[in-house]
Amino acid sequence: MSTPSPSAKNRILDAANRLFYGEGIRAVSVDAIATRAGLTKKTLYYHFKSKDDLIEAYLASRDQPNLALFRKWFDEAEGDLADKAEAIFVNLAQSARHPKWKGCGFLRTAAELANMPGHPAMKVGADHKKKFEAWLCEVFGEGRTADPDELARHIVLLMDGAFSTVLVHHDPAYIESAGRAAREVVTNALCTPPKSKAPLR
Amino acid sequence: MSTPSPSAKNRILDAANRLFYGEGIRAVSVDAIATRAGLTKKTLYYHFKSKDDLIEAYLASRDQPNLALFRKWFDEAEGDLADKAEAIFVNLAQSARHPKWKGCGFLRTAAELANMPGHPAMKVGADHKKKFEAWLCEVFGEGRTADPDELARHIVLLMDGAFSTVLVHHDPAYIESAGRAAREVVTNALCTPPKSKAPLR
DNA sequence: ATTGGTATACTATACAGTGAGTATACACCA
DNA sequence: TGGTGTATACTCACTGTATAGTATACCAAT
Repeated sequence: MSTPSPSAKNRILDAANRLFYGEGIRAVSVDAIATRAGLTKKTLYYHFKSKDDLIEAYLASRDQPNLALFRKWFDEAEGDLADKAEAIFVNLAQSARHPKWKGCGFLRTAAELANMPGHPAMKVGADHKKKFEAWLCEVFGEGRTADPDELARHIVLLMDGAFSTVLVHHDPAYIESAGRAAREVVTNALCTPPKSKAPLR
Repeated sequence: MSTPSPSAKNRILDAANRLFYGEGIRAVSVDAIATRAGLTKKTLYYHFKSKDDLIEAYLASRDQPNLALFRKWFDEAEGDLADKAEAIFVNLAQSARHPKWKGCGFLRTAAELANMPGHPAMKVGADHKKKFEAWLCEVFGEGRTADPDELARHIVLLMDGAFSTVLVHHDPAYIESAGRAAREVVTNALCTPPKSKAPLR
């Protein structure tokens, strides 16, 4: 075993996830995370060189699981692209009903660290969102949609809007509304090949 | 004169606006605001009973000016409802290019205080967003759109999505993309009266 | 016997909020 | 007119606690 106990670093990351996500970045002290992980602050600082480093690791640990979840929701849905896109929102609305749900950790961290644009965690967050957008782009490109890049952005915007709005109103109905909007823009993109792409303007 | 100097409470609110919006709620100390306002912390506590009280006052001071700005952008735009809706986003994208722009103060505060759902500032933020939605509802109701309530929500979602996404990527092009999506959903709502409202499902 | 991982105990600073007091100004009464 | 009481608006110096991060040392296993 390279790791003597089954844990330590993992326990720290676990505690960081729970506390940073649940309470916010600046609201949570390093002491609190160490205590929650059942070890001392010095041990934490052995594994992570600073609080900023830990914040970055916290976000990085959410990247792949989050993307995988969205893909799963999309893949398991029946129907055409519009149905599958809407399914992501329907599932998200369901998640949002869990009492511990507090929106998107990436967006909330970006909001909290908006005054530190160079913070390493900000890059992790931006990369995560770009990956999600790129994946959407890909699936819309494979289907025969009018402008996959633009469509992917519209879905991303609706998604982030859903996260933010529900954080304000605590009403998952907004996510379902976003889902219907997503269905609508995807359907438009699927149906418009007959028409020329750009409106008159 | 009831107020001996032309300021004090206003200077505090002004400093709070600059610092809370620019740096974040929990990143800014009461000392920092007092110093920025050019008075002592005790004076600040004479006018506001706590930091939480000041946070609430900060958000409340942004409510009407923000709404007025959106209305102005909408009213001054030429064209039909879709043009006017898109105009809000175009103007917002322009604002977002200012170096001091840090997204929506209401959303960022909601993200930061997500662990305190009962915080008085959260209510101020929620009310603000509801007022914006209600106003959209009204203007879409006057035009002959298919489902004004749902349409208003879609615009709100795109707007909050635009705020959040640009906070992550620092690229106002996302706001313009949101504007095109807004134009699209408004246009759909204007054109769909021929069709029955609900899709097959 | 040295390395990886952990702990106790500490430093220095920053934080929200307070105790006690001061200067000004106005209101009411003699 | 002058004196007294009271509210407003403000300051200096402070308290107790929490914060990020560290110095030093211990211990188990290679």
